[in-house]
Amino acid sequence: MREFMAITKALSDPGRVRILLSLRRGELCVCQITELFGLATSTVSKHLSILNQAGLILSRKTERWVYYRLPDKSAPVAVREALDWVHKSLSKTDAAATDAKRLQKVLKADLGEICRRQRC
Amino acid sequence: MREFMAITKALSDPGRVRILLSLRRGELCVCQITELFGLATSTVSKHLSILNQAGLILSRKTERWVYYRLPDKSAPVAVREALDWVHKSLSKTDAAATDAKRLQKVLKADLGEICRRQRC
DNA sequence: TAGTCATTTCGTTGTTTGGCGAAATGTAGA
DNA sequence: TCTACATTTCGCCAAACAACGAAATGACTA
Repeated sequence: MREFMAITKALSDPGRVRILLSLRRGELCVCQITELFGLATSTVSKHLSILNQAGLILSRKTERWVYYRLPDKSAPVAVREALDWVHKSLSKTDAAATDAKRLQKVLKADLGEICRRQRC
Repeated sequence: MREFMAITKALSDPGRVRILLSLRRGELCVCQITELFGLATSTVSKHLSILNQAGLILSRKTERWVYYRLPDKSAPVAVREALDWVHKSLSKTDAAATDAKRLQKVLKADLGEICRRQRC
């Protein structure tokens, strides 16, 4: 029950759900997600922390950046089903399409450049 | 997206999730749910309203009572999958077992008696 | 070892939410 | 119509939460 509520609470914020959808294309670092949604770095970091604690995303550290990604098939059943449900329900919505478009731009930009722009 | 967030927000409260689990045995009136969880009638009513607006439960009015139930197969896909996910994830938990036990007692009691006890 | 820089943590602020009791609603029966 | 009564709505309070900027962390590099 605790685990399950961690997942539903994580999914109860639209920003976090949109992060999950964006990670479908592959891992992203905090910088890129911040750029994608126009939020403060600290806000994004907290969202990622909540998603991570619920088991909905995993992280990996390389050089200066922390990359977040969706878990693979080995994730707990509740997590896997939650992610399937999210993607099946929302992958074809306008919000997802808009985010995907902006994500393309973010991915084309240089990481260093993004961070300079954010002064982070 | 709006619909989906209504569902996730509805599922983000443990009380509401427990209500969903309890309705698996069949429809219940507000009185019975109030008795089951020991909350104020107004609180339960609000929870039911939130679940109802998300499409996760349906209602039916008979005599003095309003009965709430889970929707059938004709519910929207997002709703059906959400309910499946909830039940699959939680039906075997301690919380569900405890609630089921108390639900049995509530179902055995007379409706009028329950309401008298609550002075509602 | 000191500096740089992406990320996290902390402290604050305004908003949302869950809980309650009281009042309003609406329906069935006298 | 008047009463009884289950449910809903309203108004309030306290706790939880999202957002931000500033300060702390921690890792790599010079």
